[in-house]
Amino acid sequence: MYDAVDYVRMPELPEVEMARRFVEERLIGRRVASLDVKDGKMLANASERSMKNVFIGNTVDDAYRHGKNLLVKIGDHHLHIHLGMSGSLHLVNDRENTSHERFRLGLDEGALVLDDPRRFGRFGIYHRIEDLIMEKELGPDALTVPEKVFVSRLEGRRGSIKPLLLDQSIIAGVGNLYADEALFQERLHPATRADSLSITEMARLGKRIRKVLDASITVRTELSRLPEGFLLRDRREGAPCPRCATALMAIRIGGRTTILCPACQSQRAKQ
DNA sequence: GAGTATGTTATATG
DNA sequence: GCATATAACATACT
Repeated sequence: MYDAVDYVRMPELPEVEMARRFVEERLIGRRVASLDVKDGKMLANASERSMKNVFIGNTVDDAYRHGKNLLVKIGDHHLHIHLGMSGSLHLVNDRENTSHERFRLGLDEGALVLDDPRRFGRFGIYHRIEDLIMEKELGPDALTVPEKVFVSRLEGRRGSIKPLLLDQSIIAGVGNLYADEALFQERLHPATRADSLSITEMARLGKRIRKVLDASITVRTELSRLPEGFLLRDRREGAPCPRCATALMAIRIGGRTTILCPACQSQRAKQ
């Protein structure tokens, strides 16, 4: 059986951080011997030929993450991987394959494989990480953004808070699940307008986002191992609110399913 | 078959 | 520019 990153959920920041640590622990110092693009549709900004030219013969030096983007430094360039909705990384033996193999980086021994059933993932080349951040217009990384910076990026916005948290140009890395968790813990209704929040409330929310992401990383993104009181331990319509036992409800905001506690997260008069 | 899915991007409308 | 809504991408699962 191949050696895999042990998550199965759709990747948000903590899951990508697990993938980054996986690459850091297992691949640094190893030489790239071959490279195969198994699904050309998933090539983001480079050709298979250019990727071979840039990476083969060089050594894996480091692994970085910005939001949900993974960047593996190989020689003078970075292999960029976005896991999309269903991507995962695996270290396999030379003769092993995963069921939905889309990209294979052959090493001196074994290979790094990107497996992705739904094919929403992407891979490509960036010379500098800053190039990716500018091109994709990514905000600061959600795990490390200082509260003051978080507040400044929300100021002046009038939309509902939840879609703003999911907007990668405001802060990078928050997805649908962790947005729900942070808003639940702050007792904020997801439709609360950003301009109805006080500076203090915004700062608290920024801090809460970091704490929630960090808590997930601490339990290796196994959500059932999160501390008591976390919504994500049992996030589904009808489940009891971990704080007041009221049945959780599902609504749609910004086109995304949102789970909240109607008692703890009351709407404000001014919406 | 219908409905759902945790991401991103494009397009349209006001 | 901003906010909102919708579709599209491709596949798996209930």
